[in-house]
Amino acid sequence: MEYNFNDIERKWQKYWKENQTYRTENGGDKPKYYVLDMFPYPSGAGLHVGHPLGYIASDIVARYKRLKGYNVLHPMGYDAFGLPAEQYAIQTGRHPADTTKENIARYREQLDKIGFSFDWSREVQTCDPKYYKWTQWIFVQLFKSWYNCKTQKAESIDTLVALFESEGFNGTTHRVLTGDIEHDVKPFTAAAWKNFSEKEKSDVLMNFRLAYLGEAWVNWCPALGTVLANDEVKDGVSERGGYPVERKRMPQWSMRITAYADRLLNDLNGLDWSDSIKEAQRNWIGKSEGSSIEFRIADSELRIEVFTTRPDTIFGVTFVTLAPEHELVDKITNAEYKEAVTAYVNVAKNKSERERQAEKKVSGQFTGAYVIHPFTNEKVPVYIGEYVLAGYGTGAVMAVPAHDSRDFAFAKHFNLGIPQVVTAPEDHDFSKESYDAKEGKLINSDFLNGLNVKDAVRRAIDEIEKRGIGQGKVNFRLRDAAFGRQRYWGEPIPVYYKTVPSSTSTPLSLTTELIPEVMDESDLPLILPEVDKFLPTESGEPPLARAKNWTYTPPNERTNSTPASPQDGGEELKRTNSTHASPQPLSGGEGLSESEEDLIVEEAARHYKTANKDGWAKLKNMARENRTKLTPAEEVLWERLRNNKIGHKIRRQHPIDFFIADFICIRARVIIEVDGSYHSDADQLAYDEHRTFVLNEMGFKVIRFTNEEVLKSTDDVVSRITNVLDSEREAALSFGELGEARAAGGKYQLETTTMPGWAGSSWYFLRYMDPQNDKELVSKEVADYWKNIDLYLGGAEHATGHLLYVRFWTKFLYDIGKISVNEPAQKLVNQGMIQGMSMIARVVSRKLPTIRIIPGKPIVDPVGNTTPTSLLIEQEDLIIGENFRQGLPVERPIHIPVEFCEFGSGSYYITEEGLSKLKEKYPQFVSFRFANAEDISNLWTDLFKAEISQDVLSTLEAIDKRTLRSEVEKMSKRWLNVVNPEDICDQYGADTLRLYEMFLGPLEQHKPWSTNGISGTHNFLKRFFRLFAEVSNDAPAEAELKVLHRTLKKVADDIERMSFNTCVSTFMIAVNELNDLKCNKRAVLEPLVIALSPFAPHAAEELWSVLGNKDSVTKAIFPAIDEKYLVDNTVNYPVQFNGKMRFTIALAADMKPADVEKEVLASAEAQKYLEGKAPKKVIVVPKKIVNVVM
RNA sequence: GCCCGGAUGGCGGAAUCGGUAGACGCGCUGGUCUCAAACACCAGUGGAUUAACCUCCAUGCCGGUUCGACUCCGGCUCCGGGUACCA
Repeated sequence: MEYNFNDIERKWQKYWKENQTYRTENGGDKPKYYVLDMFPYPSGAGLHVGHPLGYIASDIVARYKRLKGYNVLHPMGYDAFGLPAEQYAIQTGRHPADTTKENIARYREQLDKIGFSFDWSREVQTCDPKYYKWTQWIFVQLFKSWYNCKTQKAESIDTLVALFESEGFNGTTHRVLTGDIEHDVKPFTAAAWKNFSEKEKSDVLMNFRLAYLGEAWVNWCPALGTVLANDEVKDGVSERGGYPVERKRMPQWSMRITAYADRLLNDLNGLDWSDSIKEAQRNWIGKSEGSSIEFRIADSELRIEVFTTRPDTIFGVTFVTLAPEHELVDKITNAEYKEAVTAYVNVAKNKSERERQAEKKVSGQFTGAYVIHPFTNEKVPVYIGEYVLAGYGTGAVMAVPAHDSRDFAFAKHFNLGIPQVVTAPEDHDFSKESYDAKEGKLINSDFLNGLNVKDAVRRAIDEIEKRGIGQGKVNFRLRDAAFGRQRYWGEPIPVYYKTVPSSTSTPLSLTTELIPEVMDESDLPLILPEVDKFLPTESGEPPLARAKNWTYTPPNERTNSTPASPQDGGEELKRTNSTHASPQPLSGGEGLSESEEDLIVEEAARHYKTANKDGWAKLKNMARENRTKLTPAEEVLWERLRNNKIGHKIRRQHPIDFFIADFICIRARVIIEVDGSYHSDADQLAYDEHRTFVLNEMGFKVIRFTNEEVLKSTDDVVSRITNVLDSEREAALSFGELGEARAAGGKYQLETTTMPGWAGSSWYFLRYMDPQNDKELVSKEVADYWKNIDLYLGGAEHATGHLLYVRFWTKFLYDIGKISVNEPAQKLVNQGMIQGMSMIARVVSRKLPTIRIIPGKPIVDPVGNTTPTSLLIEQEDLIIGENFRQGLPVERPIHIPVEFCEFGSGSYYITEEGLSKLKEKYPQFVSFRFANAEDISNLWTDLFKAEISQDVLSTLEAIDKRTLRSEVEKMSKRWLNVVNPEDICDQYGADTLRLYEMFLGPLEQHKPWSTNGISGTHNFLKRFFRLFAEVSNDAPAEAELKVLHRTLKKVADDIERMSFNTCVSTFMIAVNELNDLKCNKRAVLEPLVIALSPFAPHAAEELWSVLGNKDSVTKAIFPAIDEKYLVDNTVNYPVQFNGKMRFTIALAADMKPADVEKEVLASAEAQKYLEGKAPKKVIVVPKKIVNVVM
């Protein structure tokens, strides 16, 4: 049998789609199994070969579990908000909604080609208002909640208010968690609380809310008017544009994840996650117990509070170091040091946190100030140093150089004392390094002398508390999560700022004060507004500040004349000539209006030139004629659907684009086709497929029934149609309609920052359970059925980000009773990253004497100014080749897109032709060319200030300029090293891709992508098909059954332990062996097809039907394994002498160890190695090995 | 810097609990088929030594535990990921 993968794959993908093979119901008798892939972000680069690795693995598990009788939930969707789309929007002016929609369509197309068993009816997109309504809803709940440390759970803020009203707040009974730099809320009485102004109450409660407006350190770039990620800062300037960046404290919406620190830490123990991930989370949470200690500043009332995990070493303190941003720096610095301190602060301020931590060079600056040691009363100098981070602990450390390596380096550098206070091993040299271990006895430490470290810590805290200079404290490295972004493309934060008359008149707010409030739940979602540019405003406010009428009136303050919504009224910005995330609904009236017709024609014309006004008129006439001659089936159906009988307006024989739909509900955008028998014809099938594709593109859903179905089970057909229409009615709501549905607008300013990328992905696993629910984020009943994820698959790069946030939100939703699980995923597996091979050219840039203008695409600078149609080239970039080893001036490595590079005779290179193609696609490379003799001679002259000799020149010229260096890196658009899986599908088929990606190696391991060896998996499929040439119904031989059952056993075991590469090997071995046995028995092949179906579903479906099965192989049952074929009655014992394998000997499996020893020693082979001597000892491990010790 | 991983033939990898290191696939070599090529099929393939058998060496490096170590322990080297606003 020949293996025509193209035909087979197309055929079965279509079959699955039409039969909704992978649709999953909530509930039923089967046990549930929820297998989820981490949310993909639909990047513009499309899916690369790394993405499917995890999806294939999870798909195999999903399919396998189905065969094992589980009800499997295996959904997919998109984490669609994010920076890249916004960046692209800034550069091109295209709306992120449009590009995101395109990217999603592209992803879907790519995903469909690989044959995944996702239930697409459950797809979610985080940028869809119907989805982010609930993200915002969760935010509102977080805002309205506080964390009660006594009950260890989130409670309504009302219970806290009640507490304040009855007993006030004494400052210590509740641990106040503020995150970032901790500060305490001052105690107040119940009476005082009642007298607080509204603003004061709001401020106090802000210290307790789980979503709160606080302050946080950020990388602020004034020129770009935005906050940058550490990633986007290089050497103190923005990566994009090279503008200065500084650390700045800014008001920020934050999430009090620190409240959950203990639970996030403790609950890790019950999870079936890899130890490394759990360890990473533990380290990230970074719970450390220690003490706060106050140091009084000499000749001042000011105090520095430090946090230390080693209060026992207090007598070893020789200096105190503050973070350069510390608020006291200005106040305590002596006039003498002002200049130096300011200079140092400015340098440190311009570095990102990561750069500062990675800095190996010790740096710091004395402030001229001293603190008084609380126990010895000695003066201790105060320094600032960039190794102290403002965001951790209190932003100040007491330095004990003898027992902390960073303090030690600092003390060495500044020549400060290093007194030892803990005993160390004798050979420890305190002039070379500190002794950091928490072992030893305290010395030189007054009342702590003689105690071991552990006891000394306790004793020191006691003493510190007794003297009132500090207290025992638990510190977490975990910081509260910044939740506001100065960006456009994210969920709007549903907060408005209520204005109230000022209670105290301060110079800044003379008449009014702002109180942040959350919107009423009934007004959600707050739709992302249209803006004219996706950039900050001129005054540096986030992009949403550009939205017209970005205001809100809460329900209780509304009057009838209040405008309905921010998107309402004459000021509304309407997006034209672009497609919305959800399609615009057409009006439901009889016949189409002129403008609706225009819309359809216009939409169709974008795809197909055949659609025009004339064609439309003809089509309408044809359709009208058709209505008079309906087929019997159509007639029957029409009687059931007409006149709004099923609650939806249906038309029959209605023209859409250049097709005529049998039945259509325009409002829900659903087309119902009733197919005659000729629809099984191949040409007709192809036409139908094309037609469905076009209609899908236009936003219509197409459902099909055969004449037979309609006539025989009309009730069933009608109810299926009704179901589809009911669910699509919701989906057809557009941006605008949702905006109207929410009565709002007017009185108060809305928040202008948006939520971060992780917001939508922190709860999506719940939405998949109940994706259409418009009453709540998930119904309790459904959530209780699916509980949590049984297998969660994703990259290890999410170890501390996403996985902590999703655990946090899950715990919160559990606390407020929305769900009954405490953790999102019971089992987690991290797939390794498929890395890309980056191509790097060595380039020397030279300024051109005159500016060259090259026609090309417009360029946009980082602040959004466009230079139209041409590129101004001020410099030339000469590619000098990897082998040109002379150090050259201003040489830099440049990434070249991998698709233009070639491999040959041991190295990667780019040809002239490749380079010119590259320039066409990527205008940033227009200034690149290969260096020639003249260039080399010029470079030489520049570098050595001497003429190049003819000999050297010809040597250098002979070197291949085209050679590139390769480097293994994360596959990413940024490194231009992305490989597309579709190319593989076209060449070898999806099943080969699936097998190959699994065959590459263990799932968890990182590996660079290479197609070497893909032919092996492809050949395997071909060989497998060949076994089915003539299938016989004869009873199989024992040997054949042995092959079968061993294969089944190994494959089942290996799937369970997620070892898919060995599964593929096992199948290969099976095929090789069956080939040798010339086996063509159905009884062997049929079970094998089932076992292979999770891996190569298209091929398996095809062979399954070839074997005469009518239903899909996905409905089969995984074959039972017969143990009797797994046992061997002889064992081939390897015999070792002194641990070295010498020979093997075949013995009965049930032979006793003593007999095995006897047999082995008696063997002729053994005599040779024994050389007549008696062995010292013989170790026999039954059924494993024999080791003779001489 | 800190945290988490990884390293086995020419290449991807196997060895699941400390028990025959190199399964399976690629590549390469030789052969069969063919006018020839492709496909397919058969055989070989870690290194050194050897005519062959034998023997020795080999799982990044150094050391340890053990009858026996790719696997466990201690110390390094190099590579990858994360490092809080990339997702």
